[in-house]
Amino acid sequence: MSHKQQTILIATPTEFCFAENLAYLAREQNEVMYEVIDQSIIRAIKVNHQPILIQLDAPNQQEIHCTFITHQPSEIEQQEVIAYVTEWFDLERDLQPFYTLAQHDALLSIPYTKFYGLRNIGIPDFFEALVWGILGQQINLRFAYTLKRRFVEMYGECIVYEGKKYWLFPEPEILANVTVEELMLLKMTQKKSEYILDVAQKMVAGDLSKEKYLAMEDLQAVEKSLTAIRGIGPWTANYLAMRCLRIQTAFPVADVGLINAIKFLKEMDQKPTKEEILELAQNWENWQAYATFYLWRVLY
DNA sequence: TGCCAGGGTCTTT
DNA sequence: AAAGACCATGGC
Repeated sequence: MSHKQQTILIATPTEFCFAENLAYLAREQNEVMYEVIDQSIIRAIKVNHQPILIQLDAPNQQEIHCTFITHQPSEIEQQEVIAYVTEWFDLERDLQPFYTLAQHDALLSIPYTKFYGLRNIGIPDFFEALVWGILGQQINLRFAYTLKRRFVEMYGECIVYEGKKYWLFPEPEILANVTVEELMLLKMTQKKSEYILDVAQKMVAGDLSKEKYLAMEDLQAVEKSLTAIRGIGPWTANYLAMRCLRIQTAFPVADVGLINAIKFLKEMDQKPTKEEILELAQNWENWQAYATFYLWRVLY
């Protein structure tokens, strides 16, 4: 690139700490969708159907600086990137009410202090969220990241920059032509391979889309519709609602991470039951998704 | 080293 | 409706 790289500013809300979000993104070495380098995040995204590379940092901690590494964006493309980053970091949400309840909550007061300014970092891409959700079922998170890496490196495209590869998540169209046997070579179970391919085919057919679910009445409707799909149970439906659809009442009650975080914070000898968790969650009305995200962060 | 992992489906009582 | 078997690989 001979031209000067262009940087735009993205406004951030009051309850925001760039370093805290960076720490979350840096917590997994094996993450394939972005790199955390020198207090910045570099990732590829698709803008106007074209892969570009962006770098996010916050030199003055006031707003996010977004640098276009490989591409001089048009005005419209800049707006698209701002919209993407805003959604990714959930920048439009006012966390004041959540923090008001979290401050005095038996479980949330510690993570509130520890992770102040952390946003529920989302998975804007619906197919990515679906695959990640299915992939992560019942296996340890480290292995899930390994499977995601294999999946993305096998079926995705990438931009190479300074010797590193920056990946875009594979499109469902690509997976629609893949066989169960091929997916199983990545060491996914046969069931998961089937689920992922089914979901890809449904998306290609137009039966399954983010827009469809964003337009739905409430969490209950989303949950009912999603769990009708083979491979998606209550946990995955709520995970998707929380990380992709941004439904704030989404709550994967039976989540092992949530259970273990509560057990740890309350110094319990045994895992809390579903009833105990629902009891605790009564104080999290309308903020179950953020409560879950902050509790996860306690352990990982 | 054996238990368990950011569950879900299918079968059996 | 509720409980149990099974998936199946790898982290720790």
